[in-house]
Amino acid sequence: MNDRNGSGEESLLFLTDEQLRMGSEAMFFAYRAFTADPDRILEELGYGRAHHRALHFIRRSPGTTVNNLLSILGVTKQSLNRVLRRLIADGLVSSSVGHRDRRERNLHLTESGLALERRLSEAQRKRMRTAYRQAGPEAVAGFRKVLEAMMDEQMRRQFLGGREGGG
Amino acid sequence: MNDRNGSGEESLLFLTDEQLRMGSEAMFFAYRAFTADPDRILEELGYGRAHHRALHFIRRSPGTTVNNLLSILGVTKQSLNRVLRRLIADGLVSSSVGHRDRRERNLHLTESGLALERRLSEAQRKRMRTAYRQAGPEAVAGFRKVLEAMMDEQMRRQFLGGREGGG
DNA sequence: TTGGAAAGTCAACAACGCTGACATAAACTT
DNA sequence: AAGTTTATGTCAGCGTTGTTGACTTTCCAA
Repeated sequence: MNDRNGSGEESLLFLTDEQLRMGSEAMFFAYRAFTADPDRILEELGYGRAHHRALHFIRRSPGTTVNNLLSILGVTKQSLNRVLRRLIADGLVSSSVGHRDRRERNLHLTESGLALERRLSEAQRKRMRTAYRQAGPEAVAGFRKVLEAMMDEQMRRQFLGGREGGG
Repeated sequence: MNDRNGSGEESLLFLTDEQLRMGSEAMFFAYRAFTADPDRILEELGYGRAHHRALHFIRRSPGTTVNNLLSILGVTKQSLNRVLRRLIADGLVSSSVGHRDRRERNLHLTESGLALERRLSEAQRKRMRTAYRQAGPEAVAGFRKVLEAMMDEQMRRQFLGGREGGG
């Protein structure tokens, strides 16, 4: 709340309201920059950010179900369905009936889906790569540490659970 | 592109595509968490994220003009106007004719505008504070460094230009 | 066989981006 | 003084992406 110094980390002066406000603002500007490059590509094709997110998470977990995707993305099925319907119609995503449970649909990227996902994520990675290089390895470790600490427990599990090795 | 090791920072293995993908994903999840708390308050009041942004930047630069706000937020005047109109009608923002240039409007937060902005930003700061404390001062420095490196030059100037002291 | 979960669809709505067109006042230029 | 530019505001309309609610179909499991 206020900067009463004297005790441990509190005295390191990076928890003042003003410092925290700057942190928020940095998040705002950085996130805008972070989405800007893929947004340009998406616009050419008449897609939006939601399409990118779907492509990203289907690539990350091939064969994932709609329900699983819903819980990761945190949107309603109606909202996701609109996006998926279009991606399937456009031949970027394939939806196949589940093996064990035939109510489920397993989602995969098609070749052209993979190609678009690669194009989008490469645009995004290019910016990340430049930023990481500029900031250096220690800064990157700190960056990741703060981002993870910022997530809710549930999100953190989804984030860390998506792959094997950590960061 | 690929992890051909051997030269300088490249060999530190934090620039592989997979590492960069994880960075992107961390940004996605963290940003969702970052906006979640104020979003809940805004929803109660029938406002959206755009209202929060306007309140934030008017508080940051009291007396700012509409044009200045437009260039910071990076939206069209029609879009901003819709938000400002509501905030002014609701008595959260005051708009006064400029002194030097009477075409301009100087924007300020009213008392209730200040109160809401405080409530929103405090909710956001609370999460930042917790994350910062968990991650520690070095991580915070790295976090800020990467976020700044991620911005476009123009954004970085707006970010750093808004106040006196840096980070 | 029946209950309920999973998936999909339709309708309607809201927030918030966008474009284009137009109005007004003030300031600047010629 | 007349014309142009700038700052702002507003109207109309559109698209993406979120929401709720209602409903159907499919199909697993008790």
